[in-house]
Amino acid sequence: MGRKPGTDSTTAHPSSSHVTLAVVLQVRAGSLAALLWQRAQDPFAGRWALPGGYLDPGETLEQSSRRHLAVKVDVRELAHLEQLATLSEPDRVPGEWQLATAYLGLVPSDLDPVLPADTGWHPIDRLPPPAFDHGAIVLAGRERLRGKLSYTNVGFALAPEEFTLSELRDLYAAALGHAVSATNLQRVLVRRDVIEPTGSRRAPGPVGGRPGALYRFRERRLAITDQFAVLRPPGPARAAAS
Amino acid sequence: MGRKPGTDSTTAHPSSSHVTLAVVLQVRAGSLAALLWQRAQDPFAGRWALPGGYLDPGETLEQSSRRHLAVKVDVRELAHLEQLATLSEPDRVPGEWQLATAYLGLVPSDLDPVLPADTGWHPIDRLPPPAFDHGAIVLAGRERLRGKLSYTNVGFALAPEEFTLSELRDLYAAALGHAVSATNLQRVLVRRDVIEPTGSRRAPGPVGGRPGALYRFRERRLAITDQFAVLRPPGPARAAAS
DNA sequence: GCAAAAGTGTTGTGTCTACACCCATGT
DNA sequence: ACATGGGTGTAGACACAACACTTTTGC
Repeated sequence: MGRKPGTDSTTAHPSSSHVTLAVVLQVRAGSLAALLWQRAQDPFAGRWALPGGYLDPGETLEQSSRRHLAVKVDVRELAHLEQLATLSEPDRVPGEWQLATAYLGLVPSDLDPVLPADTGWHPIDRLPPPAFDHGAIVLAGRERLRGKLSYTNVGFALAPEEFTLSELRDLYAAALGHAVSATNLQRVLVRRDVIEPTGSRRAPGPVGGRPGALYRFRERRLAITDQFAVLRPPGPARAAAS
Repeated sequence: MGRKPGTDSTTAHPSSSHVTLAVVLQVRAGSLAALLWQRAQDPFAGRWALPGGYLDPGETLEQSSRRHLAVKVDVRELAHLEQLATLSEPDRVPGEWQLATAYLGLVPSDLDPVLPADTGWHPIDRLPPPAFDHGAIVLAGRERLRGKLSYTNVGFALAPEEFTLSELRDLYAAALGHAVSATNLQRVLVRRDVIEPTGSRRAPGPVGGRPGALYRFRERRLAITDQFAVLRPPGPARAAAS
């Protein structure tokens, strides 16, 4: 049967249990970082695991993921949450046949949720030793984010409400893992109507330099912005938004 | 507990059960068609469902999907199978809390597997009344296919080993749902090294016309061919395949 | 005035669509 | 010869990268 919360884990194994796991990503100090907690007990004592836990009867997978996450991160701080995949290899967890549905969650860079002592952010290209197959899941989350940054507006989930273009460039650069030009990023995102200027400017800093104009994302829900590059329908079917 | 094969389905429901479902698509007679079987019993007696069934202990989700599919379609006829999503809404199946992991399977257009009497192909834009939430799952499968046709080589899974360009154009047109130009399709796929000429030509038909050159897909495993359109890394980092 | 950061103008390139034109086959 | 389909050549439209140049701030 599905594992009931509170059941002693030393009982004979049911046919399967099901957990949800979340790859929560945020750009911190110029690097893409993942939220991990350090296991105190075997298996994999001392190694780092994704936040998550058992699925409760009657809840959806997304609710389960949000519920387990609420222990680590205030749920309202998650700007986006989407399902990644469900893993089912019989040996992915020792001693138990455990299905895991992984989610990708994104936290805007201006938030800093309070975390329990055993939990922390880790730059994604210097992960500490992972528990189970969680290392691979984190990488799958990064790939998903990279892809969606290119053809959707997911950027909104990494950015604060308002930002300058250089700040946004740094977020994209950290998430994509390569240099990004603020000049070209602006033109791409404005042409696609993904971002718009707010009209105000950031207060000038102490180091000099022209203060940057502030922008915001037009939509803060996921939308596809590159309606597919290739193999478009024929004809003069290009409608322009006003 | 996970439902064991042969268990009477009238026993009390466990906390959850888990099934796999497959959206199997093939281009038939110029239309994209999905494989469905007609339910004999309630719930949803007479309505059409996706092939699939309960997950057995110790098998992976993909193995489960292939196993259930083997009843309907010879597994070797599936050119591609990938996971779509896992559904968990508590009310998606009446009287039972059932998780379902959906897969997308593709069958090349030159195959015609033998099917059980209750099973058949249905053009995807004129589906018969679906059981459960299977209508939405089929549409999700089509969306996935459309997207991947644009930036991967999935076309191989819809096409026979060898084909002319007009045949391939018809497959793409059926799957994408809009007209496709054979001229441009050829140039896109050849430039990206997705297809190559075999050297031979199709035997001339009875209606006249120049016989078409035969092509094949270079790879018959999924590969990303449009390494992302936008937000590429900077610099002269364009390597060309030989 | 000078350094630093932001923003704009402009040019070049690659990739795709559209369409005209040529080629090969059957009747 | 002519109809029917296959294939190539070429021109135009975008969208993007790169980079020079201008603007606005602090010192």
